[in-house]
Amino acid sequence: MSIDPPGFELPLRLFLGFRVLIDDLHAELARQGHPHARPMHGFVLQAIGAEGTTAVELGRTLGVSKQAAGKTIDTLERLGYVERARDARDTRRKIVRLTPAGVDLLTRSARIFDDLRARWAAVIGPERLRELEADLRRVTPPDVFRLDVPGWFGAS
Amino acid sequence: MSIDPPGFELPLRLFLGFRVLIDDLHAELARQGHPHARPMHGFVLQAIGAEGTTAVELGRTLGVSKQAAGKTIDTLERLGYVERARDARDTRRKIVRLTPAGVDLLTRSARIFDDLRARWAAVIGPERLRELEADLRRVTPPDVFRLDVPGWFGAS
DNA sequence: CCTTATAGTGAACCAGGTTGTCTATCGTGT
DNA sequence: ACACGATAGACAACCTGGTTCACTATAAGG
Repeated sequence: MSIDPPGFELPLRLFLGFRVLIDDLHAELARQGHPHARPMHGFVLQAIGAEGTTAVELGRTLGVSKQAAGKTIDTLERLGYVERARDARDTRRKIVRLTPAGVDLLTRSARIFDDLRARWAAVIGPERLRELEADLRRVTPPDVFRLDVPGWFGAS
Repeated sequence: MSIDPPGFELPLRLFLGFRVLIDDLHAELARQGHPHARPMHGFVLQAIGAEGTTAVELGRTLGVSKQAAGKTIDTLERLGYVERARDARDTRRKIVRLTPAGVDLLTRSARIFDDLRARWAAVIGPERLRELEADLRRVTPPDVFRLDVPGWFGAS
C-alpha cells in the first residue's frame, strides 16, 4: 500500500536542503562583501556570541577538541572576524571576541537566512514550512549548536 | 505577526536531521557487521552502481576531482567493498565494481534507512512525513547524487 | 604516423580534525 | 605560605579527504 519513497531519499533531501541554503547564503554573502566567509564561519561566530568566549569553551560548545577550536579561531582571526584579548582576571585565558566585521557577517547572515526562509515559504507555503520545522524539531536533538559538524563526516 | 522562527534554524534542523539519520544508520551498520563503514561509503557505493564505473566517471558523478574519487576508491578497495578490473576494450580504464560485501552494505543500508524512515513516520505521522519529503523535493535540486559532499564544507 | 585527448596515478599542498605533550597560571587544602 | 592538582593555551605529529600540477600509458583521429 506504499507510495512511500525509499528511505534513503530522506537523508539526502535533508542534506540537499541544507546545502542549498548554505550555498545560497554564501553566494549572497560574497556579493555583500564577505567573499572569504566559509560555511562554518557564521556558525562558529554565532557560537562565540556577543560576550566572547575562550577556545576551551568554544570547543565544548561545538563538540570538538580545544585544539580544533583554537585552529578555527586562528582562521577567523586571520580573516578579521574575531580578535583575542587576554583576560585580566585570569591571564591564562584569552577571550575571543567578535570584531565589527564578525558582527557584520552575523547580521547579514541572519537577514539572508530570513530571506531564504521566506523564499521557501513562497514555494511550499508558510504553513507547510512551519510544519516542516516543527516536525524536524521533534526528530532532532534540541541543542542546535552541538552539530559536531567538523569531522563527523570522516568519523571512524 | 510572525510566530516564525529565525531563518537560521531551518538549515540547522535540516542538517541535524541528516546527521541523526546517518549516525543511526552507522550505529546499526556497525552492529550488523560493517563497523568500518563511514558516512560517505554507502553513498559512494550507490553512486558506483551495479554496473560499475571508473574513477573519472565517479568523480564527475560526485562532483569531485578524479584524484579524489581515486582516493575514495582506494579506501573502499582496502575495506573490501569494491574491486578494480582492467577494461578489456580500453586498457587505460579500470572498472570499479561492487564486491559482495559492497552489495551487502548497500542492501543493509537500504533496509535500515527504511526502518529509520518508519521511525520518523511513527513520531510525526506518515502523512506529515510524506509532505515533508514532498516539500523538500520542491526546494532541492533533482539530481540527488551531485551532493558535492566531499569538501564542500571547506570550499573556498 | 603523428598529434591530441583521456585514464589513472603520484606528489605536494591545504583544511580541519585527533591525541599527546608542555608551559603558565589559577586556586585550593594543608 | 606554599605545594600540588586542575585548567588554558599552544605546538607537534598524524589522519582523512579534498585540491592542483605533472607524468605515463593508451586511444583515437587528421
